[in-house]
Amino acid sequence: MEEYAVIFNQYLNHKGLKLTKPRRCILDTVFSMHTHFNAEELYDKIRGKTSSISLATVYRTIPLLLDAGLVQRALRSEGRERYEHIFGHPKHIHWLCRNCGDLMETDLNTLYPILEKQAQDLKFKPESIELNVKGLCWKCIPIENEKQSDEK
Amino acid sequence: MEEYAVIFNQYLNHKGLKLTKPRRCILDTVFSMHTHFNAEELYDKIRGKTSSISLATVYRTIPLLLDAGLVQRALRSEGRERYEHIFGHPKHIHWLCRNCGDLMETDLNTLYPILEKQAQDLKFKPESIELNVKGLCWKCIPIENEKQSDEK
DNA sequence: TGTAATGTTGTGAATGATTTTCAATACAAA
DNA sequence: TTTGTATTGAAAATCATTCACAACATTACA
Ligand SMILES: [Mn+2]
Ligand SMILES: [Mn+2]
Ligand SMILES: [Zn+2]
Ligand SMILES: [Zn+2]
Repeated sequence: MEEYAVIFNQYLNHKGLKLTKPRRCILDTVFSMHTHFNAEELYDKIRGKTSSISLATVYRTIPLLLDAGLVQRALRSEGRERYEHIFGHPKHIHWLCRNCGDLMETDLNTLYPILEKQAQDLKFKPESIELNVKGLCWKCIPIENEKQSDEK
Repeated sequence: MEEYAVIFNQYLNHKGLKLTKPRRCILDTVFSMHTHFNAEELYDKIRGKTSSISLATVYRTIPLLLDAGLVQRALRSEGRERYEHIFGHPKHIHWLCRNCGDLMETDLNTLYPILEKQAQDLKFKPESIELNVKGLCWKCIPIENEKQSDEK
């Protein structure tokens, strides 16, 4: 069994729940995708497989995956929650271009010491961190500049 | 005219729009509130005043305030977007307790040098930053510990 | 072995925040 | 005044997410 499945199984047992076939299928699909996804995209991906699972079950399973620490919320977009699996992934910063929608990621580790210091001062026990920067990517900066000079 | 109103007015002119009475009222209400708010809370606050404004107009005005740089999205909660005015406010980190819902804020300035370095490397032009930490506040850490020992 | 208890699922309906539609208004320029 | 454009409130529509519920599956245990 894959390590993520072991973790999910342990989590479920701990909660008195079981790693059923639908849950297993959703779990595997989540770890087969290496991009951010929303509930519907996850559902669509599963539909292609032999076993078909209802959208409601997908929605029901996501909170379990979050709670188990295997998945985290990513940048919400177009009115939908987006997620990404995080097992084995280093935490990262999201850089979203407001013009073309491109998403870049960079390391968050360098910020840890400062954040931990602040957490200590607050006596806060962090469990998840979300750092999103919105702006313009290198491709869109010149485009925006043109617009501005047009307006003049 | 208050400085925030000057800024909003300039922004609207730039877009070929006008600072109407409803917009002015919404703007003032936003700057009279010093907590995070959602669309409905803002609407409720306005209802108390002499001039009554429709919820649709509130929803229509919020994106303008965001775009003008006077308001930013804060931590989304309970399925609703939350906002806060930012004119004259230093950017800050949000620390949300997943148990009691308490929200704390700390300074973001100390993280700037590192973020700017990364932005340079990406050739990214940041326009807004959102840093949210979820976990347990000092009041709830002991409560959570009790739960865990109960379970054993 | 049968049966109760409990958790799980798919289906379809409900919920509710946000957006859209549309007819009426405001207001400024011609 | 006439005309054009932006703005508004009210009501309806949208649509992601949750809920209700009946049918199943699996285990506990008499
Ligand atoms: Mn990511
Ligand atoms: Mn804040
Ligand atoms: Zn871009
Ligand atoms: Zn707390």
